[in-house]
Amino acid sequence: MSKQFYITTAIDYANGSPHIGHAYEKVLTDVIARHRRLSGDAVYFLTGLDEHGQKVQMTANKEGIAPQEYCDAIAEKFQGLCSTLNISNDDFIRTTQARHKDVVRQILQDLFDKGEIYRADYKGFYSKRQEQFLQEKDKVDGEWPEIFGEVEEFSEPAYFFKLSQYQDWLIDFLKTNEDFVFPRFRQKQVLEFLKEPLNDLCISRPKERLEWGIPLPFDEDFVCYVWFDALTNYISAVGYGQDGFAEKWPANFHVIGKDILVPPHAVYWPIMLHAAGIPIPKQLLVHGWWNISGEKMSKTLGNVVDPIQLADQVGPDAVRYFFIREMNVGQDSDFSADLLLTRYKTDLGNDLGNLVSRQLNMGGRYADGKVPAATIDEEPEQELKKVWDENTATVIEQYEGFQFHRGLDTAWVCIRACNRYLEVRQPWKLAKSEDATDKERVLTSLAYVAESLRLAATLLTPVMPTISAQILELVGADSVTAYEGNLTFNVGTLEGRSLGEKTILFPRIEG
RNA sequence: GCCAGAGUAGCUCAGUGGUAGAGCAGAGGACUCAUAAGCCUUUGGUCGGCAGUUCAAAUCUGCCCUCUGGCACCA
Repeated sequence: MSKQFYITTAIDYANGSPHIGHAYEKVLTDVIARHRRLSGDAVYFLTGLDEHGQKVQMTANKEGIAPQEYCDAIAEKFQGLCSTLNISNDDFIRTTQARHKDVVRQILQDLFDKGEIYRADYKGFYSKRQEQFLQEKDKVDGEWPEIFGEVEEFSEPAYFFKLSQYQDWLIDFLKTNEDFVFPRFRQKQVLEFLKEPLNDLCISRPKERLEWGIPLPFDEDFVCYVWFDALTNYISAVGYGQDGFAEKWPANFHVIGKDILVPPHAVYWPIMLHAAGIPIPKQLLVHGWWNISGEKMSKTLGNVVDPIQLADQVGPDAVRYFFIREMNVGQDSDFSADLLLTRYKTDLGNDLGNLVSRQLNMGGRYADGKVPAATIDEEPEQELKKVWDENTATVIEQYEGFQFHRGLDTAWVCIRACNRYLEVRQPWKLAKSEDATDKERVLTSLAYVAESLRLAATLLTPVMPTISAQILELVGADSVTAYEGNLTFNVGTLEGRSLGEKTILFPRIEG
C-alpha cells in the first residue's frame, strides 16, 4: 500500500471544556483533510486528548473522582465536539490508552538503552505559601517577591534527555528544510530561539509527587513528564513498531497553535525522533489565536466561547465557514457574536442561501422542477461562465497555499456574479413574455444557475460538507467525492435532473 | 531588553513599484423570482510617523511610534 496523507491536530489537554480555539484547530485540520481527499489523496486524520499530568490529577481529586473517570468525561466532550462540527477524523487517540502507553515506554527504554537518557539531580525552588515550584526567572531583581513567602531550594533525582547535543543537527535540519514550519516567519522564530544554547530536557517527575502518568520503564519510581508522553501520540496512534506504520508515518502535517511551536513541536519533537531513528514529520502548520472582541480569551476574563453553543445557534457548517473565512492561517483573528451573525446573514443567508431559494422557486414555477436545457448563449451567459472559468482554479490554488479565507472570498465573487446574472436576465419578467426566445432565455438562465450552484457546492465541500451536499442534491447533482471532473463549468451537466423542494438553508436569526 | 507579526475607508481585511480596492455598516434608487432578499448608484482613506532611493512607493531602505505574541522545563 502506498503512503497515506497523514495529518494531525495537537492533542488537547484534558483540563476543561472545549472552547473555540480547540474547535478552530479541528475545523482547520478537517478542511485540509477534506480538501486533500477531494484532491485524490488517501487521507488519515488523527486528533485526540492528552490526559496525564498534575492538573488533571488535581482537578479529579477536587471533584472527588478517579483521574480516569474525569478524563472519560472530558473525552466524551471533545469527541462530542468533533461529531457536532462534522470533523472527519479517522481516529481519536487518548494518552491513557494502552496502545499509547506501550509506545511511550518502548521509546523511552530505547533511548535509555542508547544512552540518550541519563539520571542527574534536578535543582529547583519551592514556595510553601503559594504551594508552587519556582524558577530563577520568577525572581525580581535577584530576590524572590514577597508573595512567595519563604522559598526553599531543593534537589531531587530526575531523568534527562540529551537534547543539547542535537542542537546543531536541528539548526542544520531547519536550514535545509526551509518549509518545515508554515508560515515561514514562524520558522525564523525557531531559529532565533536556537541561537541560545539548549539545556537537556527533564523528562521525569517522582511518583510521590505525580502519580497520574506513565511510569518510566527503567525506573518505576518516576513517571514520564509531559512531552515524551504527549508528542508521542502522533506515532503511537499509527502503530509505531508494527506493520503498516510506514504507510502513515512520517506525518504530512501537524496542525498546531502558535503556543506549542517553540519549543515542543519545533525543537523537542524533531530531536526526539531523530535520536530514536524515526523520520521527521514533513511540515508543521501553525495557526494563530482567536481574540474575543479584541481581548484575549481567558477564563479569568470570563469571555470563553463555547463552540457547541455556536453550532446550536447557526449550525455547524456556518461555524466552520466563519472560522475559515475570518482567520488568516498563521495570524490572530477576532471573534465576536456580531461578526459571526453578520457572516451568517450576509454571505450565507443573503448571497448563497437566497440564491438557492430563488433558483428552486423559479425552477418550480417556470421549468416544472427540472433543470432545463440551455439553448441560449448570449453575453450574460458567456460572462457568467467566464467568471467560473477564471476563478475555480484560483480557489483551489488558494486552498493549496492554506489561503482558505481568500479561497472563500474568491468563491463568493462567483456566487455574487450569479446573483447579478439573474438581475441581468430577469427570468421573472421574461417569463411573462410571449416571445419564444424569451422562454428559452428563462430556461437557459435556470440551467446556468443550477450549474453554478453545482460548482459552488463542490468548491465549498471542504468547508461546509453538509450544506454543500444539500445544495448538490437540491440542484439534482451527484454527490462529490473528487474535484477531478467536477470543476469545469459545463451547462449541460444537470440537464433533466430534478430540482428539490424549496429549502431555506440559512434561516434568518432574530436578534 | 532581544526577536517576530500587525498597523490601508466607521468595522473586517485584500493589495509588494505605475493614477488607492472588496465585503459589511451608512445614504439614495429601480425592481420583485427570492430568506424585507438580490441588483444599481453613492458617502468615506494625507495606506502608523519622519526621512531616503526612484521618472514613479501602501509597496524598496533607514530611523521612530503603537498593539500583539515568543524568549527553555510551561500540563
